[in-house]
Amino acid sequence: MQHLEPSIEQRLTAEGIRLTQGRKSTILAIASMDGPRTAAEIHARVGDLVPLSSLYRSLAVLTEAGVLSSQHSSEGVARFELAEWFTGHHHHLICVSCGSVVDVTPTDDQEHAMTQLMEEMASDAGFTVSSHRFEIEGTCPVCR
Amino acid sequence: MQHLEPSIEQRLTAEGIRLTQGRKSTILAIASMDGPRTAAEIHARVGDLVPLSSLYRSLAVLTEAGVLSSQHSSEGVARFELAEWFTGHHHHLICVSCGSVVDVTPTDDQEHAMTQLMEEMASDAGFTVSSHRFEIEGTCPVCR
DNA sequence: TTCCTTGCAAACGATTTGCATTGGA
DNA sequence: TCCAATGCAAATCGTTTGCAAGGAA
Repeated sequence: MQHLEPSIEQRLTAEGIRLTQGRKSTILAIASMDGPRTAAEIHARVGDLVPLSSLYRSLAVLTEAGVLSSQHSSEGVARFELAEWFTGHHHHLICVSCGSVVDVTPTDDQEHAMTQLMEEMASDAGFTVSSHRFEIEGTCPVCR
Repeated sequence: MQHLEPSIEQRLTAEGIRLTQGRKSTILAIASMDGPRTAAEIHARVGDLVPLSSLYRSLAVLTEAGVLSSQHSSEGVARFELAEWFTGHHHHLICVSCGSVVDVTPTDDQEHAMTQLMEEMASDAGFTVSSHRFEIEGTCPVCR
């Protein structure tokens, strides 16, 4: 993604969010890195163009608007990535050695099996399922 | 658990960890609350007996010793619970409305299916799996 | 007695916020 | 033009740490 995807631009406009230089570079930076990234990592990419405090504000706004999604890594730091409506549904492989995070997209069969498992496990407790997160920890090819 | 389980006591002794009053009440407090708990929640239970800084130190030591396990909730705060060798392997149902976390223990069939899925998804990326975390988000019976 | 553990207060890192200024629609 | 977005600095929150005093083995 060299330029902002029209679908993202549309979404921002639809949400009444101004498309500033800083936000453009923020989104492009996130798109250019694979796997969810921390504010610090993103800041290293966008450099002096966007100070940290502004970056945090943009990340919050973009997440709120559904352009980004965020989670917290095992160390407790927030990580951001493009939302699933854009990237497709996926899960994360996390290297316990170097901390790198890689996306994995389940096949339809796998996703179906996972959804079924989830429903089974949740229904006993009376929960209505809205989403799930599956994190696989292991050792990446580089660290092995 | 009114008194500290012998197996836990043994483990602490084996790890060369002193069993102090504060640590006893900390473990008992965690055992008495279902699902993983934050330091603040635990502190509210043990009260003035254990100041926050000492509590954090104990939690770190007990986690290191394998008596507790910790993760970070979606808001980025650390949550502690008894380790799986004691409670058994399980996953978490998280209420998106009130934030409560409930344990769910998969059946052998479910766990087997999950392990298989995980291996499939990880092997493509060349990862060697060491553990997994499955978090189901939804609405609890109380909030529904 | 000997170290490990505690308690306090101060330090930390990640994230948030108040306020005056700037820039996009 | 006008209000949302920015930049800076200061504040906040969860968590960690230095150091002297206390307590388990």
